[in-house]
Amino acid sequence: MKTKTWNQQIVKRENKRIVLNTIKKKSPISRARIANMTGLNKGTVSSLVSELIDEDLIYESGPGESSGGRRPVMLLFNKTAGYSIGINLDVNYILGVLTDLDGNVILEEAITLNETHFPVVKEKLFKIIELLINSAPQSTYGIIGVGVGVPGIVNNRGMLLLAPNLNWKSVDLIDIIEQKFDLPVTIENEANAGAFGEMKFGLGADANNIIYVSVGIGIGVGLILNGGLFKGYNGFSGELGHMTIKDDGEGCGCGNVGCWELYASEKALINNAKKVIVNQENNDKISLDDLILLAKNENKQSIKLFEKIGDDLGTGINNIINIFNPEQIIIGNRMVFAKDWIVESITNRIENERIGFQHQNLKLDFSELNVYSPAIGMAAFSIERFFSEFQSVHS
Amino acid sequence: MKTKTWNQQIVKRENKRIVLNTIKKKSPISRARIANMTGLNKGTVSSLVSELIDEDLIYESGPGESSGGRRPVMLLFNKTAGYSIGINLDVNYILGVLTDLDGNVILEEAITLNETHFPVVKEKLFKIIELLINSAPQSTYGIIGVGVGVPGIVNNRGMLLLAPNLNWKSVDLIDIIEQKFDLPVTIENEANAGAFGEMKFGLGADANNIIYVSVGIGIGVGLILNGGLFKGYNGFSGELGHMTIKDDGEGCGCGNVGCWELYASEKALINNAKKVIVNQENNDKISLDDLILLAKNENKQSIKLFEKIGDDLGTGINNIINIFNPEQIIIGNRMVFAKDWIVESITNRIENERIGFQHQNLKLDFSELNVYSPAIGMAAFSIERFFSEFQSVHS
DNA sequence: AATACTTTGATTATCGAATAGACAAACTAA
DNA sequence: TTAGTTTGTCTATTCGATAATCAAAGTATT
Repeated sequence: MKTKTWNQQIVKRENKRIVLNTIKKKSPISRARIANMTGLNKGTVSSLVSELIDEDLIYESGPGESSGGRRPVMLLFNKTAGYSIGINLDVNYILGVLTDLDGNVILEEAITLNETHFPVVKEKLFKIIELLINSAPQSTYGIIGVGVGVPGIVNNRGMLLLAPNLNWKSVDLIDIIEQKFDLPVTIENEANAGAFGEMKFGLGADANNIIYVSVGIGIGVGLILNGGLFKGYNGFSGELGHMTIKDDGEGCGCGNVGCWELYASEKALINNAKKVIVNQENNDKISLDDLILLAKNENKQSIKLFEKIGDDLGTGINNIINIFNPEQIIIGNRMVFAKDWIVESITNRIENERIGFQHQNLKLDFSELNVYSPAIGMAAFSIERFFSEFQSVHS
Repeated sequence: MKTKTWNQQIVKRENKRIVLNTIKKKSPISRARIANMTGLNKGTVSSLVSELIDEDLIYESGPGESSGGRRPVMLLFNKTAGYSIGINLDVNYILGVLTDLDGNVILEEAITLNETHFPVVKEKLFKIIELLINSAPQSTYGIIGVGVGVPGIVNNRGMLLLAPNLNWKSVDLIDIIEQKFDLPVTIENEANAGAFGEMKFGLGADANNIIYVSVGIGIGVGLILNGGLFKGYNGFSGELGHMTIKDDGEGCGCGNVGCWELYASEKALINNAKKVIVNQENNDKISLDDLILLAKNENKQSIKLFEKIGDDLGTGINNIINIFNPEQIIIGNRMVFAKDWIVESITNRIENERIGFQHQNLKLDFSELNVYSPAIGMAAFSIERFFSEFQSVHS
């Protein structure tokens, strides 16, 4: 049992968080306005603000416009009080970003991967982290954490259990990175990272129920439910790529049949393409980029291939709508580049569905953070942790 | 914005809730033990307990066993301080229960429905509610609320938007019942009600992530995520009956194709049966009960029909596992009666799936509350509301 | 320029709730 | 008998939010 009990310290911590969040969102803002918006007493706000200033998390920026009385002192969030490192470890490349506490990318570094052998990848990963650490500006709190998004199954304790496309199994990345750099480390599934990134610093900023669909080689899904990442009992939720949508379909490596990602992923697109397109020089080296180039030149075959993918994506998205009744669906990862040729067949498929009044206010978007969303999301996890642990420490 | 701020009253209210819940779960229990278990100060517990006694929510039951010192005064939850009414309004019948504050069924009433014309059903519903109200024992707080579970789509504000099998549309049941009885009314989808009932007073008592699959004429699903009912943006979540599992399958009334409930519901079973079983007198009046009777007599055809349903149920359950990574899946509603003939084909289908380490600790259960789970769940909603609103009122 | 009114932010007195610790009552064990 | 333990109440203290007051710094009106 041992339920968390409540006391005045918690009240203070939570009110302080409210004040800080208000400043983050509505900056620049005065003490008086914070009191008005939150309902907190002016005195309470004053005292909490003065603590936040002492902690260097906010600062006064000088007087603002008067609204018929004494001019207010405007407060700003000090987004450079620390920096966060977020990394997207993908199959073909590693992308690392350094962000401020507001999720702005200060610096980015990328390395391509030619092989996925663990020791090799590890060295490249270390190199990127080191580079980012060394390039970070001086700040009060320094590097507050490192987050790495991985294309695989991660359990609740951050252990990477299986990454089929990297050919890795049971890797304790947290321990390995913490040993080397002595910083708080977060490991998450790439789709969860993307979802979190979109919620915190992307298109999902004002929605509470967001389904982020990462369409790359495979399909992974990150679930933001009631304003938080939903990870399931062991951390394995969101494997919608292995949702059966064709129960008499072909077998999948996962043991199921007719999995969604067999029909609607980048891999599916390329497989389809190989069967159809013959007037290509290296038929077996055809890529998503090639097909996009063809589509841009109005190649009918290519456009048709994309429309088929869009249609199959629509089938799964329909399921998502019926399952979650989300406020927003965000499609991310590399398939976003093909938006122009898939968006119509997706919406056509969705509009067939009549059960719900859902569509009246469903937002369907394509990621704008783009391939950055997982890296930014991983940086966001550390930022989140920094602020929630911070409050507990500073009395 | 207007975030809820924190203050001492909230601290007290929450600590009081902790004390009450501890007594509910661990009763009989002494003040000292509550302080030990929760971490609250002895004095705090004493004062909160004395308020709870004044409010008649708990009572002292006399001295308990000494453990080497002064004998403790044991405290008990006063489950008869009020009563709750929960009703399952189904297509063929209405089932109403009267429960105490601990979810125990004190009384039940059922009426069969021959037609679903709204005025007729309304009168029968009123009659059941009236009967239950009048039969309730005298108590401090009386009837604390009425909840009605309905086979249809209910929005966030409790409006029944669509009930295809009743042929109803846009019915404001809350208003209608509140007008008549002047009691707090809750309306919920039947699957959500069942899920809630199982969590509060059924098999799901100690799990936090439960997927309740109601297999009746159609299939509805109630989602308990992170310890609470997940309803989606508008309240329409859990329509997994209309999840496509066969994208080249037949059309469904919902506008989609190949919906799960076309293959794995009671309706599907009966449709299949009609095609196969011919040595029956009234072939077009065959029912689930008939088929169960046949299966009990080891009728091969019937058993095979159930195994097929189990297999198709397994396909959808596999999807559920991949989507949610739940701690527990509970199958409810009438198909539970066929457990013996479907359980094996379900588990066979599930075990094919190898992606997850999920199954290591997934509990797959058949409801024991049975057809009572939605009614009990509806009663549970009122109980929940009673306790959370109560605290705010009593200073 | 003088006056009245407003807005801002700090300060002070008060209140409410949790906590630590003291205490008496009621028990067990030796 | 005596010593130690457990229980539950009571008191003094602490902490944080609030209401109310106030001075400073502005605007609007005449």
